[in-house]
Amino acid sequence: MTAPHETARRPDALTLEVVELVGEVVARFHADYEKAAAEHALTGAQARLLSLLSLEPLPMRKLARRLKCEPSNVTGLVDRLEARGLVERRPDPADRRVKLAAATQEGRRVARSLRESLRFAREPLAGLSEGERVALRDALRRMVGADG
Amino acid sequence: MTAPHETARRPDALTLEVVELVGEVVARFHADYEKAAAEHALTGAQARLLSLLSLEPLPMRKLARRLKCEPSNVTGLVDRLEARGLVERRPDPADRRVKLAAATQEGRRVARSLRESLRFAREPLAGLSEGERVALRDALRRMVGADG
DNA sequence: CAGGTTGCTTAAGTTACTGAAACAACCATG
DNA sequence: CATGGTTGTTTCAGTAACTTAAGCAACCTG
Repeated sequence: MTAPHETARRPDALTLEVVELVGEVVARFHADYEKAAAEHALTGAQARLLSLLSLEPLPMRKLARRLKCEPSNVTGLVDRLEARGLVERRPDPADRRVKLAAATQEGRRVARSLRESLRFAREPLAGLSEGERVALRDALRRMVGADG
Repeated sequence: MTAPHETARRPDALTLEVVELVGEVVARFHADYEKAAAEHALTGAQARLLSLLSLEPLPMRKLARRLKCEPSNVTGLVDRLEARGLVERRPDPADRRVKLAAATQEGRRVARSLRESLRFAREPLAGLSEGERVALRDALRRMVGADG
């Protein structure tokens, strides 16, 4: 470490390059996700929702929190997936206000297939040695841990 | 390196964690970008377009290519920014079909301010040592170089 | 100059999103 | 146990981002 808060003020060339690269990875990851979703005739938002539901049924409200959007938005998303038979609404036996959104069997099948075709983040990683992957993991850990 | 294509088939725990972390960084970066844009009363798409134009004026068609969307979409984006005085349309002296979208002075000012408030990718990087940043850079380089 | 191509816009339609208002069911508290 | 506030979901109205198809003007080429 050379000068503690220097990078926050006027970033050096190294930091700038890393920022650039992170931006590139973000763009690539995003495009890849949308493409994989589109191959399954899903939008990105629908794919994210379906992925969540493929693990466990969730109340609308909790879905909204996970997706970081308003509950009224989730209504529409679930509507569209339900119309295609990928998701269904069930009553919550414990609370009659609540509706549990759950992936149907077909929904889980699509989610699995989607997960498998989402290979961007994994494929380029295969080119890294174990040591490099460990270093990358540590750096990323500290990045996401930094301003949580 | 232990087993060459192993990770592509059934990823080990390390790879899975890195994938997870990359996803986290992507989500964080995205949210941060949208937030910074919103602070300037811009949507993400508007912010991206304005950033491009803050460097140089561009024909609508080229703008569409850069943003990876249809030209008809760019029309609307530029319309909204133009209505707010951040962008203007100029004729291209060389080709009367072409309209050059250019950031106004106010538009450049907003773009600069936006750039400065976009600190996610930089701030957490400050917590990394130079050695870590170099390792991160190298890993990212190989990731983006891998499947260009 | 006729005819195809290129650049932009308009029009129509979908999805994703938000905020406000409505409604039912839950859960106090007096 | 009634009253009233809170919570979960939906509906509605409105905006932005996007796509495709169609239209129009200017370009270019034979």
